[in-house]
Amino acid sequence: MSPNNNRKKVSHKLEDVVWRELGVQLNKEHQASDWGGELIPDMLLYAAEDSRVLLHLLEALGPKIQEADLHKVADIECRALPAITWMANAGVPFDSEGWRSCLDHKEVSLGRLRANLDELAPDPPGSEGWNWNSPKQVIEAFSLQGVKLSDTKGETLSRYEHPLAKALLEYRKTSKLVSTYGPNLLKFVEGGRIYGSWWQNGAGTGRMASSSPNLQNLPPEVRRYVKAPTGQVLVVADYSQIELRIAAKISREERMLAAFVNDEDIHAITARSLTGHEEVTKQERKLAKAVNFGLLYGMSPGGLRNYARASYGVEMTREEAERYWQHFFETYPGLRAWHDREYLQIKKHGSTETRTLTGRRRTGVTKLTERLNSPVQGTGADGLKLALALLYERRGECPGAVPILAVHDEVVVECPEEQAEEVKAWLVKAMVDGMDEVLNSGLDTGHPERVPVKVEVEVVDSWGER
DNA sequence: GCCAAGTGCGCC
DNA sequence: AAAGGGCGCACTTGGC
Repeated sequence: MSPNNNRKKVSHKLEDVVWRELGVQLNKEHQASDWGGELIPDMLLYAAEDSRVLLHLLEALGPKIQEADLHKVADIECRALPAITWMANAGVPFDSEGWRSCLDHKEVSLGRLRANLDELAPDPPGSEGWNWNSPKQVIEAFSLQGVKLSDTKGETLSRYEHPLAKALLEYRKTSKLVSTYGPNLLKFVEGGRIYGSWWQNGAGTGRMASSSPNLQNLPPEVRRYVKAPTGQVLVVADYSQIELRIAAKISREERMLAAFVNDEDIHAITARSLTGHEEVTKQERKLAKAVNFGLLYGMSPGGLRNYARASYGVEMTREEAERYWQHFFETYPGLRAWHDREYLQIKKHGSTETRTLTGRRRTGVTKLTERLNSPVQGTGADGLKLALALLYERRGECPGAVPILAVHDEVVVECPEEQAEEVKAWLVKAMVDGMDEVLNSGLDTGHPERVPVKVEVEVVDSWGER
């Protein structure tokens, strides 16, 4: 189970909830039994009791859900459950042979990369050779080459021109692919498909999580081998800049809202605002994108400076970083006011609770940065889950189509080739409807500004195609 | 041999 | 006033 500060305090295991709410001790005798074989009467009784108790739980929890104003999110979760089960049971089509043969090359090259490292940093006398996976030994090896490292993170190493630093970065890249996505991933393939575990409430914010294997963090090189079988295609759809849209909505930032209403490129706007240039380069836009996300969630001028250097090789002085920071919040004064309001909620009112637009609650939030992020990330999860629910509820419109992946702002559906066009429309509509309901259904209440939802979609044979 | 913490890195 | 957030996995280290 993943660390998660909502789950740490209160157990959500069925028997614990039943004990807490109903004071009844569930029989756990057959929990570890073999449910794949013959079911003896005692096991059937056990299963029946597990189901029967749910009705009593509903009676106990229903009023509490209403009282805590959690009925909207409870409804979304209940509707999303069959959709997520549907997705989990479908599995992900995977070309093991293709990836296996690519992996063979990676493994050979990994050996060369390791040998190269050993050559660049000869062993100290009496040593058995460096373990390049050990940060401690890496620091020592660099030290012998006259380079003093504070840590061995990629962003630190990338600042050095030293050949050893470059060699280690290359080694790391291949090593990560082989160790995390190599044989360890292939273990999960059954009959040409990968079946992972999906955790409907895997994150404290309300996002889902995925494990064994984690299907939400496959790199592009592996996604290439997520391939539709012959006669099938993948319909891939993602929300465009969804977190920024949600933040604009929650903060009521007028300039940002207007930009979305006019379908402008928000990152280019920030880039122009930061640089003062009318024409911005690709690199400037990329930096602006990072600035948007960083500053949105409370990054400091110092943090901005470090980030720009580490991730984009952009150098700025403390003063320049401070000016960028100031300029950003002058450009988006609504964001500054939002940050100030949330800061006051913590300091003046001692609030440690956040809510998404549907009322999803997170407790135990003490840091400002978490307080800013949780409602935004969580609202995105609300909308995506409602979209998944709609797919399930409207499955009759597109028989043969099934969602196979959901990655925070993206949904992948597998379907017969000849249905691709209908499925595209069906998927986009569910995603827009779901998110729009979350963002724009309460226009007459606290959030009068409508923010458009944009979904981009394409039909591909392989997930990795771009 | 197991376990927890720390480090690093893949994705959004 | 001081400041990005959310995950899961592999591997090392240090203690038992």
